Amino acid sequence: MPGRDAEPAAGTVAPRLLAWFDRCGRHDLPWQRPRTPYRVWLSEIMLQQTQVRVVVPYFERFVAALPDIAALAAAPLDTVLALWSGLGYYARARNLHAAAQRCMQDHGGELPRDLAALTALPGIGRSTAGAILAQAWGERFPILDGNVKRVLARYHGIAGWPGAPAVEKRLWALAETHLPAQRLADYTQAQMDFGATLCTRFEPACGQCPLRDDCVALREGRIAELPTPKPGKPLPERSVVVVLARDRDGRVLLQRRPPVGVWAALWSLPQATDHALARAWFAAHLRGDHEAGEALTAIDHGFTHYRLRLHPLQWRAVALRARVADNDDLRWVARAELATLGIPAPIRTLLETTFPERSP
DNA sequence: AACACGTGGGC
DNA sequence: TGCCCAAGTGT
Repeated sequence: MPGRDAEPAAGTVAPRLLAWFDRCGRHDLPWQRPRTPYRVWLSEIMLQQTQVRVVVPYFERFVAALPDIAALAAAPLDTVLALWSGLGYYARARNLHAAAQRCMQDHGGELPRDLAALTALPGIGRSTAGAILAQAWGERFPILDGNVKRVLARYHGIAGWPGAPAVEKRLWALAETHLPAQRLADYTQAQMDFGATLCTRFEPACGQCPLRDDCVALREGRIAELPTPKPGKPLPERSVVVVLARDRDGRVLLQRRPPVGVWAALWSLPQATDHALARAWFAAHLRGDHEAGEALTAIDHGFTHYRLRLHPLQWRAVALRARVADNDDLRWVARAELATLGIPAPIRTLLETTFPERSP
């Protein structure tokens, strides 16, 4: 087994990462000043499957609007979704909101300082719980995010996609092994900074790496191959027609999405599977010439698991039929209101680029 | 175990 | 362009 006999004493990794962190780590991220449990929690949820650069403005806006657990728990879900709008994976926002309410109810308005209680909250898994315990309270728990997986896969020369359960189990064990006795908050941040800025996916800075002397991947020339990529699969393609209806004031008609599935509970355009059904929907809900819909340029949007082509069909100066006017899932929205709603990113882009100039 | 769940960026 | 993936979790 290559590299096995060359594996270093586990205890030397953390001191090297901490020394590197003191010199080169990030010490002024918004959730580090002040580093409260709530801010650590919020940042960890926002950072799931995304990057610091993207999250920072969302984080600032979110904590300004909802500065603590009580405020989050008391806020309407729509407010939370609006603050999350554009970040993606909206279940995170819904789970965050539900978890805050659970904290108010079951944990005296605080985040529980306990692994089992934390992972019992919606949206908090093992890695996020570890990150919260370590960063908020200095407790000795490992994390295993994409950064740590990449670093460990390279350092120990571990092949196999890190998302595979068997590989992941081994990586968790190694993450445990490297845990220092002190400075857990810094160590946790150090691992993430190290992976995000030095041991990067492309062109890692091995020349400046504190682990280069005993990195298996570097020694064996496998840096570019590790970690092993996820086995690829062809993505299905879907296509929908979206109804872009304006009233006489230039407001647009939005519809709330169902509570499950993609873009759950967000405000989007009414949609149909083809033009004929879109016109039929129009005829059933709106007054106006349903044949007059104007097809706009299609929009391609990629998800992790499928590709979506949106075909906007636009009408102007139409009105709702009386019997659907009170439908809670349907509302006219002026341009100025868009910022207050949770709206899928490609829909928001479409609305912002097609909204009439004269609209307030 | 495998899949659902967003979005923007890098190559 | 198309594909991979970045501070994962829930089902």
